[in-house]
Amino acid sequence: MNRLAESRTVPARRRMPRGEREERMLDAGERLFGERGFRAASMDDIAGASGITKALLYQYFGSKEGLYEACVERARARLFRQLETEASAARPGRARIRAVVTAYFAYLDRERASWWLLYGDASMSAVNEMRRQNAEVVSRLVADDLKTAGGTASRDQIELIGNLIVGSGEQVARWWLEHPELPRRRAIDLFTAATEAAIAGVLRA
Amino acid sequence: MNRLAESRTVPARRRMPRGEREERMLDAGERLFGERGFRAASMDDIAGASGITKALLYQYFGSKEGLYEACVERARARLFRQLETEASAARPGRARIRAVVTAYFAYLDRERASWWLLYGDASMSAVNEMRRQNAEVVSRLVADDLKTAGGTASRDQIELIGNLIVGSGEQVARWWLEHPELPRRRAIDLFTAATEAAIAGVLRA
Amino acid sequence: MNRLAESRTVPARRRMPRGEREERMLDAGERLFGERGFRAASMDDIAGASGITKALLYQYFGSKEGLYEACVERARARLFRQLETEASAARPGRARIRAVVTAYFAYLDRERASWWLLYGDASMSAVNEMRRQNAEVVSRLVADDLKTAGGTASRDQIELIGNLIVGSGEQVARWWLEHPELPRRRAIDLFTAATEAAIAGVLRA
Amino acid sequence: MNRLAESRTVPARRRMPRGEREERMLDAGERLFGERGFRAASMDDIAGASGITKALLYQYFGSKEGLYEACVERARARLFRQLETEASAARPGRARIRAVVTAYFAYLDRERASWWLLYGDASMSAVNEMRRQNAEVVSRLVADDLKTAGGTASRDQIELIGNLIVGSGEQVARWWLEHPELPRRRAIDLFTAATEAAIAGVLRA
DNA sequence: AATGAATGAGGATTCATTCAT
DNA sequence: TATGAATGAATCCTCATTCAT
Repeated sequence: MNRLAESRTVPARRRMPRGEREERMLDAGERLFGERGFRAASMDDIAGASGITKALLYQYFGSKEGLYEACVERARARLFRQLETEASAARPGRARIRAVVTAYFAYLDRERASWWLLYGDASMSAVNEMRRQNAEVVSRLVADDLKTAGGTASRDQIELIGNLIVGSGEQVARWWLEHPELPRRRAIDLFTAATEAAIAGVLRA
Repeated sequence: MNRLAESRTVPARRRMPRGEREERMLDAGERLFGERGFRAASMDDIAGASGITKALLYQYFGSKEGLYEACVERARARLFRQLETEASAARPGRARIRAVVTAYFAYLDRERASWWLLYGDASMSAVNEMRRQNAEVVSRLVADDLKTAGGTASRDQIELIGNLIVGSGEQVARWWLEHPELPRRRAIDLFTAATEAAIAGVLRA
Repeated sequence: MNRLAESRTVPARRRMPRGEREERMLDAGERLFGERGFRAASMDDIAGASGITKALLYQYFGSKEGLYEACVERARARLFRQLETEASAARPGRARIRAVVTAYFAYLDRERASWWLLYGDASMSAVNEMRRQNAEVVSRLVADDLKTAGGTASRDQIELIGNLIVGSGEQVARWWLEHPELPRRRAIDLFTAATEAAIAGVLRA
Repeated sequence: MNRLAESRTVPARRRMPRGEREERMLDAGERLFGERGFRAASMDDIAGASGITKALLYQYFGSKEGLYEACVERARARLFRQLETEASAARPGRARIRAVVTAYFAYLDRERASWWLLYGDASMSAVNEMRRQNAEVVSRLVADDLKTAGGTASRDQIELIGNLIVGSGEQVARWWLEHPELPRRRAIDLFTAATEAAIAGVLRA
């Protein structure tokens, strides 16, 4: 209604192609959910911020949770698209790990808000679901790499590695985002070393 | 609607030593927060479940968040008391890591509900605060161990290790709790190997 | 959520003679209003079920109430057309009463849904209006019959009889529809006897 | 008798014995539901009219429907208490029928608003439920009377009579309330005659 | 210390209805 | 004529929190 007239970039009334409107709503959702968390961000605010009415938000996303999930999914996809691009561009093994880690930290630096959207509200089942998906993607990357290198591993080993990397990445990110004094370069080096070693350690076990 | 649903362990009215009352409230809080998450558990429900009135809940804990934090803190302390006991009983190095990991998985097995309390509602700052504390404790353990072994490491290395272990432990727990087919023994072996290797990897970097 | 749930009898797009379109809308309205009642049936649902757009519904009927009234009127006319046909085919007096009652119960049996449409939402003024109309029609029938028989009666007597029959018919229908174990034949006998006696009773008073 | 907004007899804040508060809420509910119907009367309005907050309304009655049902039930009980009092005071047979009918019309005259509450919103299942209850009560009265007189009747006959009387009473009331020119006395005579005859008619069938 | 009555504020969701095309 | 995007305005309900007793 009132608070945070905010960006509302354009009066933008009436007739906007569906796709574009949707992007606007997701932008607003991502911003507000990221800034305030799920429960503190009201549909009213999000509607206001995207310059439309609440009713339209419901017409598009069905419910607050629906909108939240759509926001999370879009942000997650954005991140992983980048990670996978880097992964496939790099040579297997150490170089690839480093490339992915580098891309991850770059993302953290660039899109703090989105990252908080992703990991801010763990109470939402959407977030745990996302963690699982992320772990799967990472597991697949690791498995591919291993295959290329001619090695083998059990399903358990691969899955544990995927989850381990996702979990450590989450918490290390949380820590690093609050310790900007540590140069990104150094953080990448350390995390890469840890990840590489952990993978090797698990494969040996 | 929910008029005193729940189990209300005991009729329990009037004149109960302060400590015991408090425990009751925390028990109920831990159970309901763990089962439903912060926002879905209402003070009404918790009051009902502990057999006392809401007003008293407020007298003891000041606010819903206060109660939540007290619940988290008690559960966290319980976990870390165990971890530290195991840590100090074991010999430094590999054996100690294994001992702590073992204790952690035992806790997971034993107190699933409490674990969800701890990690269910990441939106609460209390949870991130707890993650930080956990990382500190783990960092300290690692540092002690390193000192005993005569090694050295930068503050960054140590802190990153702490956070990495805490984060991977969280997500691996999430994964393992949903894959009961993996024997605990095996999970411990893998996670220990990963942790040990990761530490070594970081220290080399 | 409910994206065009319902059966949507036909895809039916564009260019359909006005009359037919209108029938479709009324069919959908009658079904949904009958099933869910006025307030629970949304224009969205009705539009979806008739395979056309809400906007068109408004173009034809002006408002939700307008649509509702049109539905009620069509169903009411259908019922009374039948009753009047039977009435005029039968000989005056007892035989005619029996004929009308028989037709009424047959209708109940055949079109339960429509009956609920008619009497489901008494809060709508349309329903009370319909009750009044029905009472008038019945009063007229009674008056005609009386004239044929050479009797006389005051306006009050006639009107009271009309309303009495309509009211008892409504509630007896409600009761009978939930007691299918009572043979229709028997219900007709009893209701005919009651009606006949009541008329006579009033005329004597 | 009642209307003219805001009786709100007392600012009445804080601490009122439960029973009394409840009566006030029911008074307001009865008035507003009666005047505007179920859907048009908002909980906000009812709360305002009874000088309390919506939340308290919910604490007492659980939902809008809950409140409505409580209102209907109280009004219904009031009416039938009177009818039964009259019934048991009168001698069986014709005199008793007349006594009950007289009491009914007196009630109509006295409490128009309540009567509309009772029969205004037939879409509410509470109203059909009430109709059924009323029919049961009337059936019982008729059965008692018959027993006293030494007669017999089938269950179907008795139930049909009960429903018939209730239904005709409802619609005749609707009609009479809009035709104040008909003296109550005369209305009572006619309706009594009709009822008496209808009962006899059914019993003969 | 303990209670139960009472509140204020806000939030999600739904709907009838209307334009721009 | 027919559509689908868009709206504004209610409405129900929940909840944390506080007083009077």
